[in-house]
Amino acid sequence: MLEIQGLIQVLKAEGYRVTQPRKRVLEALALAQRPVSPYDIQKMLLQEGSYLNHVTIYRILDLFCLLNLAHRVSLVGGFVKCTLGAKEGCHRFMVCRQCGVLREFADKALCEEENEIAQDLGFHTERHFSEFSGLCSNCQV
Amino acid sequence: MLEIQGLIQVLKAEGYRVTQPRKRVLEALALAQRPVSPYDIQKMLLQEGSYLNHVTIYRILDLFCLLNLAHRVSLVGGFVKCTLGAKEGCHRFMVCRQCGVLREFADKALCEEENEIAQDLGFHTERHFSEFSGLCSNCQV
DNA sequence: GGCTTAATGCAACATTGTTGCATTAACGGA
DNA sequence: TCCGTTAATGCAACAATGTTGCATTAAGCC
Ligand SMILES: [Mn+2]
Ligand SMILES: [Mn+2]
Ligand SMILES: [Zn+2]
Ligand SMILES: [Zn+2]
Repeated sequence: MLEIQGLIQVLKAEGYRVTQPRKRVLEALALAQRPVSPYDIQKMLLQEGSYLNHVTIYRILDLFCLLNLAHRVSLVGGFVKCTLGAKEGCHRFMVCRQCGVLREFADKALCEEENEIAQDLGFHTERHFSEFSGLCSNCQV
Repeated sequence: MLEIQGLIQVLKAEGYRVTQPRKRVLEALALAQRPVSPYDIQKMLLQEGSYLNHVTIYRILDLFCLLNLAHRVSLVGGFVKCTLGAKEGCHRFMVCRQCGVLREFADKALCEEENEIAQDLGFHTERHFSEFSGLCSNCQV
Protein backbone atom coordinates (compact mmCIF):
# COMPACT_ATOMS: atom_id res chain seq x y z
CA MET A 1 0.00 0.00 0.00
CA LEU A 2 1.25 3.36 -1.09
CA GLU A 3 -0.55 5.24 1.67
CA ILE A 4 1.05 3.16 4.34
CA GLN A 5 4.54 3.68 2.97
CA GLY A 6 4.20 7.43 3.44
CA LEU A 7 2.91 6.91 6.96
CA ILE A 8 5.83 4.72 7.87
CA GLN A 9 8.27 7.27 6.52
CA VAL A 10 6.82 10.15 8.49
CA LEU A 11 6.35 8.27 11.75
CA LYS A 12 9.84 6.82 11.73
CA ALA A 13 11.37 10.13 10.77
CA GLU A 14 9.81 11.70 13.85
CA GLY A 15 10.62 8.83 16.15
CA TYR A 16 7.11 7.42 16.49
CA ARG A 17 6.27 3.75 16.32
CA VAL A 18 4.48 2.23 13.34
CA THR A 19 1.59 0.48 15.04
CA GLN A 20 -1.40 -1.50 13.82
CA PRO A 21 -3.90 1.07 15.14
CA ARG A 22 -2.11 3.91 13.36
CA LYS A 23 -2.07 2.00 10.09
CA ARG A 24 -5.77 1.18 10.44
CA VAL A 25 -6.79 4.75 11.17
CA LEU A 26 -4.89 5.95 8.12
CA GLU A 27 -6.56 3.31 5.97
CA ALA A 28 -9.96 4.40 7.25
CA LEU A 29 -9.18 8.05 6.47
CA ALA A 30 -8.00 7.08 3.00
CA LEU A 31 -11.07 4.95 2.39
CA ALA A 32 -13.51 7.65 3.51
CA GLN A 33 -13.44 10.30 0.84
CA ARG A 34 -15.12 12.80 3.16
CA PRO A 35 -14.47 14.16 6.62
CA VAL A 36 -15.07 11.61 9.34
CA SER A 37 -15.22 11.88 13.11
CA PRO A 38 -13.24 9.70 15.50
CA TYR A 39 -16.37 7.69 16.20
CA ASP A 40 -17.06 7.34 12.49
CA ILE A 41 -13.65 5.79 12.14
CA GLN A 42 -14.34 3.45 15.01
CA LYS A 43 -17.53 2.25 13.28
CA MET A 44 -15.78 1.86 9.93
CA LEU A 45 -13.14 -0.32 11.49
CA LEU A 46 -15.71 -2.38 13.36
CA GLN A 47 -17.31 -3.25 10.01
CA GLU A 48 -14.04 -4.84 9.05
CA GLY A 49 -13.88 -6.72 12.30
CA SER A 50 -11.18 -4.70 14.05
CA TYR A 51 -11.85 -2.82 17.26
CA LEU A 52 -10.03 0.31 18.38
CA ASN A 53 -10.80 2.16 21.58
CA HIS A 54 -12.05 5.66 20.90
CA VAL A 55 -9.38 7.16 23.13
CA THR A 56 -6.78 5.57 20.92
CA ILE A 57 -8.38 7.02 17.83
CA TYR A 58 -8.40 10.49 19.37
CA ARG A 59 -4.75 10.22 20.22
CA ILE A 60 -3.85 8.95 16.79
CA LEU A 61 -5.75 11.78 15.11
CA ASP A 62 -4.05 14.29 17.38
CA LEU A 63 -0.71 12.92 16.25
CA PHE A 64 -1.70 12.83 12.58
CA CYS A 65 -2.78 16.47 12.76
CA LEU A 66 0.44 17.39 14.48
CA LEU A 67 2.37 15.72 11.65
CA ASN A 68 0.03 17.15 9.00
CA LEU A 69 -0.98 13.68 7.96
CA ALA A 70 -4.59 14.69 8.62
CA HIS A 71 -6.65 17.81 9.10
CA ARG A 72 -9.78 18.75 10.90
CA VAL A 73 -12.02 20.55 8.44
CA SER A 74 -14.26 22.96 10.28
CA LEU A 75 -16.69 23.84 7.53
CA VAL A 76 -17.91 20.28 7.47
CA GLY A 77 -16.70 18.85 10.73
CA GLY A 78 -14.50 15.81 10.99
CA PHE A 79 -11.07 14.77 9.90
CA VAL A 80 -9.61 14.14 6.48
CA LYS A 81 -6.40 12.58 5.35
CA CYS A 82 -3.96 15.16 4.09
CA THR A 83 -3.46 14.47 0.40
CA LEU A 84 -0.49 16.75 -0.01
CA GLY A 85 2.99 16.80 1.37
CA ALA A 86 3.10 17.19 5.11
CA LYS A 87 4.70 20.14 6.88
CA GLU A 88 3.86 22.69 4.25
CA GLY A 89 1.95 25.13 6.41
CA CYS A 90 -0.56 25.50 3.60
CA HIS A 91 -3.70 23.41 3.72
CA ARG A 92 -6.74 24.32 1.70
CA PHE A 93 -10.00 22.65 0.93
CA MET A 94 -12.89 22.94 -1.46
CA VAL A 95 -16.07 21.45 -0.14
CA CYS A 96 -19.21 20.94 -2.20
CA ARG A 97 -22.22 22.09 -0.21
CA GLN A 98 -24.42 19.72 -2.22
CA CYS A 99 -22.70 16.35 -2.21
CA GLY A 100 -20.04 16.95 0.42
CA VAL A 101 -17.13 16.07 -1.84
CA LEU A 102 -13.91 17.51 -0.53
CA ARG A 103 -10.70 18.24 -2.33
CA GLU A 104 -7.49 19.46 -0.82
CA PHE A 105 -5.18 21.75 -2.72
CA ALA A 106 -2.25 24.08 -2.15
CA ASP A 107 -1.24 27.27 -3.82
CA LYS A 108 2.07 29.01 -3.35
CA ALA A 109 0.99 32.28 -4.98
CA LEU A 110 -1.99 32.46 -2.67
CA CYS A 111 0.28 32.03 0.33
CA GLU A 112 2.46 34.90 -0.78
CA GLU A 113 -0.47 37.18 -1.38
CA GLU A 114 -1.81 36.29 2.03
CA ASN A 115 1.55 36.92 3.62
CA GLU A 116 1.55 40.42 2.18
CA ILE A 117 -1.96 41.19 3.33
CA ALA A 118 -1.09 40.03 6.81
CA GLN A 119 2.20 41.92 6.78
CA ASP A 120 0.38 45.14 6.02
CA LEU A 121 -1.54 44.61 9.23
CA GLY A 122 1.60 43.87 11.20
CA PHE A 123 0.95 40.15 11.36
CA HIS A 124 3.52 37.49 10.55
CA THR A 125 1.92 34.46 8.95
CA GLU A 126 3.14 30.93 9.56
CA ARG A 127 0.26 28.69 8.62
CA HIS A 128 -2.34 29.14 5.92
CA PHE A 129 -5.62 27.36 6.16
CA SER A 130 -8.61 27.98 3.98
CA GLU A 131 -11.89 26.45 2.99
CA PHE A 132 -14.09 27.24 0.03
CA SER A 133 -17.70 26.24 -0.02
CA GLY A 134 -19.51 25.95 -3.30
CA LEU A 135 -20.44 23.43 -5.96
CA CYS A 136 -18.29 20.72 -7.47
CA SER A 137 -18.37 20.10 -11.22
CA ASN A 138 -20.95 17.33 -10.83
CA CYS A 139 -23.34 19.42 -8.77
CA GLN A 140 -23.37 22.52 -10.99
CA VAL A 141 -26.75 22.69 -12.82
CA MET B 1 -25.14 50.72 21.89
CA LEU B 2 -23.80 50.61 18.39
CA GLU B 3 -23.48 46.83 18.32
CA ILE B 4 -27.07 46.34 19.23
CA GLN B 5 -28.33 48.64 16.52
CA GLY B 6 -26.72 46.48 13.88
CA LEU B 7 -28.22 43.38 15.44
CA ILE B 8 -31.68 44.90 15.41
CA GLN B 9 -31.33 45.83 11.78
CA VAL B 10 -30.28 42.38 10.67
CA LEU B 11 -32.80 40.46 12.76
CA LYS B 12 -35.73 42.61 11.71
CA ALA B 13 -34.67 42.53 8.09
CA GLU B 14 -34.81 38.74 8.16
CA GLY B 15 -38.03 38.54 10.14
CA TYR B 16 -36.54 37.41 13.44
CA ARG B 17 -37.52 38.86 16.80
CA VAL B 18 -35.22 41.11 18.76
CA THR B 19 -35.11 39.34 22.10
CA GLN B 20 -33.27 39.91 25.35
CA PRO B 21 -31.27 36.67 25.06
CA ARG B 22 -30.12 37.56 21.56
CA LYS B 23 -29.01 40.99 22.67
CA ARG B 24 -27.16 39.54 25.65
CA VAL B 25 -25.33 36.93 23.57
CA LEU B 26 -24.20 39.60 21.13
CA GLU B 27 -22.96 41.76 23.99
CA ALA B 28 -21.03 38.83 25.38
CA LEU B 29 -19.44 38.15 21.99
CA ALA B 30 -18.53 41.82 21.65
CA LEU B 31 -17.09 41.95 25.13
CA ALA B 32 -14.97 38.84 24.70
CA GLN B 33 -12.23 39.80 22.31
CA ARG B 34 -11.40 36.18 21.64
CA PRO B 35 -13.31 33.10 20.55
CA VAL B 36 -15.70 31.81 23.19
CA SER B 37 -17.75 28.65 23.49
CA PRO B 38 -21.48 28.58 24.18
CA TYR B 39 -20.75 27.59 27.77
CA ASP B 40 -18.19 30.38 28.08
CA ILE B 41 -20.92 32.80 27.13
CA GLN B 42 -23.24 31.29 29.68
CA LYS B 43 -20.63 31.83 32.39
CA MET B 44 -19.92 35.39 31.28
CA LEU B 45 -23.59 36.26 31.49
CA LEU B 46 -23.93 34.61 34.89
CA GLN B 47 -21.22 36.96 36.19
CA GLU B 48 -23.51 39.80 35.30
CA GLY B 49 -26.42 38.16 37.00
CA SER B 50 -28.36 37.02 33.95
CA TYR B 51 -29.05 33.37 33.26
CA LEU B 52 -29.52 31.86 29.83
CA ASN B 53 -30.14 28.18 29.20
CA HIS B 54 -27.34 26.62 27.18
CA VAL B 55 -29.81 25.33 24.60
CA THR B 56 -30.88 28.89 23.98
CA ILE B 57 -27.29 29.99 23.51
CA TYR B 58 -26.68 27.22 21.01
CA ARG B 59 -29.74 28.20 19.04
CA ILE B 60 -28.81 31.87 19.09
CA LEU B 61 -25.28 31.12 17.89
CA ASP B 62 -26.68 28.93 15.13
CA LEU B 63 -28.79 31.84 14.01
CA PHE B 64 -25.96 34.35 14.29
CA CYS B 65 -23.74 32.14 12.16
CA LEU B 66 -26.52 31.73 9.62
CA LEU B 67 -26.81 35.51 9.43
CA ASN B 68 -23.04 35.99 9.47
CA LEU B 69 -23.26 37.92 12.70
CA ALA B 70 -20.83 35.43 14.21
CA HIS B 71 -18.37 32.78 13.09
CA ARG B 72 -16.98 29.61 14.48
CA VAL B 73 -13.20 29.80 14.20
CA SER B 74 -11.74 26.34 13.94
CA LEU B 75 -8.10 27.16 14.44
CA VAL B 76 -8.84 28.28 17.96
CA GLY B 77 -12.23 26.82 18.67
CA GLY B 78 -15.21 28.87 19.71
CA PHE B 79 -17.28 31.66 18.28
CA VAL B 80 -16.43 35.26 17.48
CA LYS B 81 -18.57 38.20 16.58
CA CYS B 82 -18.27 39.07 12.92
CA THR B 83 -16.65 42.48 12.76
CA LEU B 84 -17.41 43.03 9.10
CA GLY B 85 -20.57 43.37 7.08
CA ALA B 86 -22.73 40.28 7.06
CA LYS B 87 -23.65 38.41 3.88
CA GLU B 88 -20.31 38.89 2.23
CA GLY B 89 -19.36 35.28 1.75
CA CYS B 90 -15.81 36.24 2.68
CA HIS B 91 -14.70 35.76 6.25
CA ARG B 92 -11.06 35.60 7.17
CA PHE B 93 -9.11 35.59 10.38
CA MET B 94 -5.61 36.08 11.62
CA VAL B 95 -4.92 34.39 14.89
CA CYS B 96 -1.80 34.91 16.97
CA ARG B 97 -0.54 31.56 18.17
CA GLN B 98 1.16 33.26 21.10
CA CYS B 99 -1.40 35.56 22.68
CA GLY B 100 -4.55 34.37 20.93
CA VAL B 101 -5.44 37.77 19.54
CA LEU B 102 -7.79 37.43 16.61
CA ARG B 103 -8.52 39.86 13.84
CA GLU B 104 -11.05 39.48 11.10
CA PHE B 105 -10.46 40.90 7.66
CA ALA B 106 -11.75 40.60 4.13
CA ASP B 107 -10.03 40.90 0.79
CA LYS B 108 -11.76 41.14 -2.54
CA ALA B 109 -8.65 40.43 -4.59
CA LEU B 110 -8.03 37.28 -2.62
CA CYS B 111 -11.57 36.13 -3.33
CA GLU B 112 -11.09 36.60 -7.05
CA GLU B 113 -7.82 34.77 -7.08
CA GLU B 114 -9.41 31.93 -5.15
CA ASN B 115 -12.36 31.84 -7.52
CA GLU B 116 -9.98 31.35 -10.41
CA ILE B 117 -8.04 28.61 -8.71
CA ALA B 118 -11.26 26.80 -7.92
CA GLN B 119 -12.61 27.35 -11.42
CA ASP B 120 -9.55 25.68 -12.89
CA LEU B 121 -10.48 22.60 -10.90
CA GLY B 122 -14.10 22.75 -12.00
CA PHE B 123 -15.36 24.06 -8.69
CA HIS B 124 -17.69 27.01 -8.32
CA THR B 125 -16.93 28.97 -5.16
CA GLU B 126 -19.62 30.64 -3.07
CA ARG B 127 -18.06 31.18 0.30
CA HIS B 128 -14.48 31.98 1.22
CA PHE B 129 -13.25 31.23 4.66
CA SER B 130 -9.66 31.35 5.77
CA GLU B 131 -7.54 31.41 8.83
CA PHE B 132 -3.90 32.41 9.20
CA SER B 133 -1.89 31.39 12.19
CA GLY B 134 1.20 33.33 13.11
CA LEU B 135 2.39 36.15 15.32
CA CYS B 136 0.75 39.51 15.92
CA SER B 137 2.83 42.68 15.97
CA ASN B 138 3.13 42.55 19.76
CA CYS B 139 4.34 38.98 19.87
CA GLN B 140 7.08 39.32 17.23
CA VAL B 141 10.00 39.60 19.68
C1' DG C 1 13.37 -14.44 22.46
C1' DG C 2 13.68 -10.97 26.21
C1' DC C 3 13.96 -5.97 27.70
C1' DT C 4 12.40 -1.35 27.62
C1' DT C 5 9.11 1.83 27.00
C1' DA C 6 5.87 3.99 23.80
C1' DA C 7 1.36 3.07 22.63
C1' DT C 8 -3.05 1.05 23.54
C1' DG C 9 -7.10 -0.41 26.35
C1' DC C 10 -10.13 0.42 29.94
C1' DA C 11 -12.89 2.74 33.33
C1' DA C 12 -14.63 6.60 34.94
C1' DC C 13 -15.62 11.07 34.16
C1' DA C 14 -16.35 15.80 32.01
C1' DT C 15 -17.79 18.53 28.45
C1' DT C 16 -20.40 19.59 24.63
C1' DG C 17 -24.41 19.30 21.82
C1' DT C 18 -29.47 17.70 20.68
C1' DT C 19 -34.57 16.83 20.93
C1' DG C 20 -39.41 17.32 22.36
C1' DC C 21 -42.49 19.72 24.70
C1' DA C 22 -44.26 23.16 28.16
C1' DT C 23 -43.93 28.05 29.06
C1' DT C 24 -42.90 32.80 28.10
C1' DA C 25 -42.50 37.06 25.88
C1' DA C 26 -42.00 39.76 21.21
C1' DC C 27 -44.79 42.30 18.35
C1' DG C 28 -48.58 43.46 15.28
C1' DG C 29 -53.25 44.67 15.46
C1' DA C 30 -57.52 45.91 18.02
C1' DT D 1 -52.32 49.82 26.22
C1' DC D 2 -54.03 45.53 26.18
C1' DC D 3 -54.64 41.05 23.65
C1' DG D 4 -53.83 37.11 20.74
C1' DT D 5 -50.65 34.73 18.00
C1' DT D 6 -46.69 32.39 17.64
C1' DA D 7 -41.63 32.63 17.63
C1' DA D 8 -38.37 32.08 21.03
C1' DT D 9 -36.92 30.42 25.45
C1' DG D 10 -36.61 27.15 29.41
C1' DC D 11 -36.45 22.69 31.06
C1' DA D 12 -35.63 17.80 31.31
C1' DA D 13 -33.76 14.03 29.56
C1' DC D 14 -30.66 12.27 26.60
C1' DA D 15 -26.81 11.54 23.14
C1' DA D 16 -22.47 12.43 21.41
C1' DT D 17 -17.96 13.89 21.96
C1' DG D 18 -13.75 14.41 24.33
C1' DT D 19 -10.37 13.76 28.54
C1' DT D 20 -7.55 11.68 32.37
C1' DG D 21 -5.03 8.20 35.07
C1' DC D 22 -3.46 3.93 35.29
C1' DA D 23 -3.05 -1.09 34.00
C1' DT D 24 -1.75 -3.83 30.02
C1' DT D 25 0.20 -4.75 25.54
C1' DA D 26 3.16 -4.79 21.75
C1' DA D 27 6.85 -2.12 18.74
C1' DG D 28 11.56 -1.70 18.26
C1' DC D 29 16.06 -2.84 19.70
C1' DC D 30 19.61 -5.92 21.22
MN1 LIG E 1 -2.55 19.19 4.03
MN1 LIG F 1 -17.46 37.88 8.92
ZN1 LIG G 1 -20.93 18.16 -5.39
ZN1 LIG H 1 0.12 37.96 19.79
